[in-house]
Amino acid sequence: MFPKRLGENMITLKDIAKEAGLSVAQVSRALNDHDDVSKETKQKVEDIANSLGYVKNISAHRLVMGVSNRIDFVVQGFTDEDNMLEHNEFYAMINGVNKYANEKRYEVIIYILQPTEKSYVQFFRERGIRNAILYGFEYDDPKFQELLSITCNMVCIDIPINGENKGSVIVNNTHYCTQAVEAIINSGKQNIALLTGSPHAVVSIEREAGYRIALTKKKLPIKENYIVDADFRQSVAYEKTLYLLQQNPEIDAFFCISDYMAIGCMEAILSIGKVIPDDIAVMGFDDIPISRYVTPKLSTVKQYSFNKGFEAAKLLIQIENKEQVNPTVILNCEMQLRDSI
Amino acid sequence: MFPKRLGENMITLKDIAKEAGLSVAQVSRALNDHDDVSKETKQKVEDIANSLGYVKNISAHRLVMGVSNRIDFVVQGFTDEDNMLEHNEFYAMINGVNKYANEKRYEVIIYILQPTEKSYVQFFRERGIRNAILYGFEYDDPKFQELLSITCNMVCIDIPINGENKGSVIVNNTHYCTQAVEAIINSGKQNIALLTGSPHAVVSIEREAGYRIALTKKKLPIKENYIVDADFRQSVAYEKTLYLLQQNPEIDAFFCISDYMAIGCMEAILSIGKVIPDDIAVMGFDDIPISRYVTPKLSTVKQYSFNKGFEAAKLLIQIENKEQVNPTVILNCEMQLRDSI
DNA sequence: CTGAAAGCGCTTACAG
DNA sequence: CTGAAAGCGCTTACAG
Repeated sequence: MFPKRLGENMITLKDIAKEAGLSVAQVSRALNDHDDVSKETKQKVEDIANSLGYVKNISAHRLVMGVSNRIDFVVQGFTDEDNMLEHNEFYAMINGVNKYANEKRYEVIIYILQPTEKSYVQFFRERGIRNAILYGFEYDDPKFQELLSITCNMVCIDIPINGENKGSVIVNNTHYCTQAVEAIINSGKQNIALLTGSPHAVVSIEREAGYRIALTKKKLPIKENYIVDADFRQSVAYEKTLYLLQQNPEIDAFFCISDYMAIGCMEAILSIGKVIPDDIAVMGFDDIPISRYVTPKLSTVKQYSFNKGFEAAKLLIQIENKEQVNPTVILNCEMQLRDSI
Repeated sequence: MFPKRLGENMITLKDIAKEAGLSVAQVSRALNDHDDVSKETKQKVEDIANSLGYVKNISAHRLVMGVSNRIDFVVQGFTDEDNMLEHNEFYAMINGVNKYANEKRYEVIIYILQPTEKSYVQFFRERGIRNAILYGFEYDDPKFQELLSITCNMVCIDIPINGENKGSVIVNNTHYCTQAVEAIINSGKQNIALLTGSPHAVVSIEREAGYRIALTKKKLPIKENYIVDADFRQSVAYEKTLYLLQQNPEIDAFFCISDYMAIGCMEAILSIGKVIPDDIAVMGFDDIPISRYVTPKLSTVKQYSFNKGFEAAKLLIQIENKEQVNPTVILNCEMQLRDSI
């Protein structure tokens, strides 16, 4: 009557019960270490379970317990070989999520969503996703916006979202970029160009705002032609830097909102025989491992990805449990001053 | 009578059935797009499901279908900030696992095991793990050995294992290291030292064997004092390189079985004023992103981590389905000759 | 300390 | 095209 079974010879409580001469109920209680089971029974049941190679059917367990105990970590796929940033962030973040999940006995399911997926909502429905951490999405993607309209518990990393059962873990990008640009100015530079990422990324907007605030605070003019998109890519940053310096030879510093762009920027500067930081200073953002290996060592702003994951998991479970919490967690960064400014 | 429910107001088939004036059975069929349901019914049911925000209870679905459709990706935790190799490998591997899992409609659960975990077997039992991909373990860890004795389907990455329902995805380390060392010899070097990792790692043993084979093939003597452990660490490699060169000033090349050690080795060589590769050549293994950013650019051997993940997932599901397969998948690498030899 | 029973939410063979 | 029924494997309130 029923379809394929879970392997031919999966061991169930029934098998143990038969072997032990007990009821299924008592075996369940023994295995779950209830107080009202005799020591001898517990031992006997455990021995039989081991000898039979029993593994609990987690689906049945969850069905009856009425819990999912799942955190779905949904990543908008980044397949760009060039861009290893997320790869480094990714492990640290997963590690943070797992740390918290493990404490609470949740399990973490990973989904890497292809941008070609027709509907994220349908993706969620089909997979029974009820507790999601979102990472790597573009805030103006209509499919992402549609997703935010469903009632599923969600915590989004790096993008502020709101609504019922929604939360965000973000970094105060604007604040730390203001700090970074002020540090450049304090080092004696006046004509600071900005290499930003893409208008589809919230971080671009926030970090650019920090740049503008710093200049304003320091009473320096904001020149719109100093502000250029480089799509978060090293190669694009290289070209744009060359172009900017050709058009505006007075530029004496670059603030790049990602380290990869900063590295492309540095390569361009060195390629035309200028000295970093004496002629032109460079500052990045992210603190990718490579930034300590380039010459000169790149000054940048470090993010704590492990914490992002950990806090996202914590917030998500709080939301699931209907706890009263601040739905926006803001994490700290730290400036890393090295040799490039 | 029953404990906490899955949220107060989880929508079930029953709710939809009531709203639609249909039986639960028919709603199930409609939602699963069976042939024998009228178009109108399907549409009506789908509309109601959407308006109610229905999400399938995946545990109930799996229980009745008798499937787990889960791949448990179990990583022995690496928390060493210094060692970013695995972090890069990790994302690529997860991506590969997900690619295959997604095609087969499996989901991927991530577990990051702490070495402090008392029993891996118990960890597996408690979580109902039946289909595991193992990564990052040490083959001589007794808890790992114990784990291999249980009947759970397992595929291990980078460590050959065997037994019923077991498989491995490995790289022919010995072969590619032979190639690498031959390339060093062909570049004109004769006194080649080896920086190996740790005797607890299978890759160390395999890669060292490749070194020995290359020397033997080329009729060069094997000097045991040229072979030194550096624990896969950049800083240790730095020290050991200094020591080796002091003891054996005739050394004109280093083969390092990881890029991180190669980078430490290069730093040591440069620190004493020697020129790479003219005075001393260096070759690594892994092709981490940083290897293209150091000066001179590091020659190394590239591994394809995405493929490791993809093949591991494929093999695991084949094993689960009792297909006749070769339990050992051997993947190719590729030599990357750059400027350091 | 233990067993019989009910029920979690879903799917499908069976019988119309 | 549809409904009633059985059953997946587990857990616990209830009644001894």
